This record gives sequence, C-alpha cells and structure tokens, in this order.
Amino acid sequence: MRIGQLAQLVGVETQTIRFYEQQGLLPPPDRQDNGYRVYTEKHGERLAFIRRCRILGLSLAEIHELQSYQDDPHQPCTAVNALLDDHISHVRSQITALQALEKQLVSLRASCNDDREVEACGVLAGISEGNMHQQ
Amino acid sequence: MRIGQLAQLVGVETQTIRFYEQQGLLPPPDRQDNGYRVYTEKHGERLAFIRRCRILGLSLAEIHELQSYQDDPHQPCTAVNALLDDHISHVRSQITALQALEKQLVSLRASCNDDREVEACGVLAGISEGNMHQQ
DNA sequence: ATTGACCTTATAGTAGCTTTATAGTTTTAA
DNA sequence: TTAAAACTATAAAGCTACTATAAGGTCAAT
Ligand SMILES: [Zn+2]
Ligand SMILES: [Zn+2]
Ligand SMILES: [Zn+2]
Ligand SMILES: [Zn+2]
Repeated sequence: MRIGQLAQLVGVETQTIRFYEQQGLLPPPDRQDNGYRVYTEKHGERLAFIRRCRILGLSLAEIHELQSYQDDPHQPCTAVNALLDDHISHVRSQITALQALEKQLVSLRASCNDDREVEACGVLAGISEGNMHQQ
Repeated sequence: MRIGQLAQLVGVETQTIRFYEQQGLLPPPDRQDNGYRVYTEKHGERLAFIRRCRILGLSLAEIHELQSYQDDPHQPCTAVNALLDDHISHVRSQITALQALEKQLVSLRASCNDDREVEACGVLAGISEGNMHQQ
C-alpha cells in the first residue's frame, strides 16, 4: 500500500502522514526500490488511532505518551487514565473560560446598537474603559 | 517613557510591544538619539486596548479592523457590532464543540479503572475501536 | 514522446507570541 | 573609575499541527 492509498483510506493528506513519521508518531515504513513508502495494515491502524486521538483533542505529545504505554502492556492503567483525566480537566477549564468570555462579549454587545456612530460606540467605549473582570 | 516602563505599566513583555509595532497594531514611536523607543500616553492607551481585546479572544486581525473603525468615527456602528456578533458566534461554537468533546472523553474514561493493565485498557480499546460519533 | 497521476525532499507559511543570540547603552555599586 | 547589572536594539528561531509550495523523480497510458 502506497502513501496515497493510505491517505485516502484514513482520510488525511499525504503530507500529514509524512509529518507524523517525521514526528515519530508513525514508524518509518519500508521503501520500494524507487524510494516510495510501502505501508502495511499495522500502519493503517496506527494512523487511525492517531487521528481518533486528534479528534478527541489530544496533543501529539499526549498521543506519543499513549503509544509508549501501548508498547508496555503489562503496566497498570493508572498512567493512561491519569492522562485522560488531565485532558478532561483541560477541556473543562477551556469550557469554563469560554463561557465567561461569552458572557462578557454579550454584555459588551448589548451596550451598542446599529443606529449609533462609531464615535459613540458602546462596544469600543466598553473595551477602552476596561471595566472588565479579568479571567 | 521607555519600552520597559510601558511594558510594566500594561503588564506585557517588551518583546510583545515590539511585536505589535511590527504587526502594525501599535504606531512606531519616536526614538532617542541612541535608538531607544519613546512612548506617550496615547501608546499606553492603544496598547491597553489591544490587550483587552486579546483577553476577549479577538484575533490581531479583528483588532486591526476595530482600530480602522476607530480612525473613522462618523461611520455607523454596524461593522463594529457585526464583528462582535461574529466573534460571539465563534466562541459559542467552540463551547458547543468542547462540550461534545467532554462528553466523549468522560464516557471513554468510564470504560476503564486503575486496577487494569494497559493490555486490557478500556480507554485505549475505546480509541482503537473507533466507535466515536464524529463531531 | 509526452501527458497526467503519483511519489520524493526541502522549505515556508499559518497565529501570537516567546526564546535565543548578539550587541550596544545606561545605571548602579564597589 | 571601572566593572557589573539592567536595560535597550535587531534578527532569527522555536512553539503546534499541520498545509502549501517548489522542484524534481517515477510510472502508466496515449
Ligand atoms: Zn490535553
Ligand atoms: Zn457600536
Ligand atoms: Zn473572532
Ligand atoms: Zn485503562
């Protein structure tokens, strides 16, 4: 299986596959005589794993860590679970921050309407005055 | 006022100030004979405005746009308000996406506990099987 | 023989800074 | 007075996770 077929199979671009190889996330495949990469099913599974991790918002470093756990299957799950717990709390704090942000933005938006001129813009005034509760 | 004082006043690093100047967000200040930048109060206000926009999650491009509106104070507020509305909807869709993500992650996490070995890890199995509802 | 589809590497661009390197200037302390 | 510290300057690289571009080699079909 060549790189284009693998890319189509998993739904990524060929450059992305080479990038993962370069980053050490995907093991370097064998090459044909002409230098073309030849992939196996294992590569496909590994690549699909990476993509699903990315969809879950895991960083490449976190994926790398997960892979290192997979390579040593008799250790306890503690580290894997801790990684996921950490990631969940990352996501939760992002949500909290964005919700606070939304609130600020909505109240800022409410301080103006389209009938005004920029000179008297409540939004710009609101930002300039800086009566923002930080964080 | 030199760059270090301005930085301390507004609470940013000096490099950040130079970066904003380079990006056209902060007007180039006068220079002393030795080449040191000299800032006025106006610069301070402008920089504070930028920082408050950043805290609100606005991109540098959006801030640039806002600044261009400020320079032409007799146009209607429509564009400013539209920019903010767009940004609010960006933030809202991010929140929605992250909430869906959190749900997935929590259910994935529930499929394992610390008593298992990596070999039988519910988390890793869950990712590998790929029964994920995308998006 | 040449088009087109595929493959290769290397390099640069994206956002918003931060870090590093290298060098010149001013202030402070011994 | 001089030597160290703190400050300033520019330029370039690093960060994340790719994406895009350039310039070229390979292969099948026309
Ligand atoms: Zn994470
Ligand atoms: Zn307005
Ligand atoms: Zn926005
Ligand atoms: Zn587990």
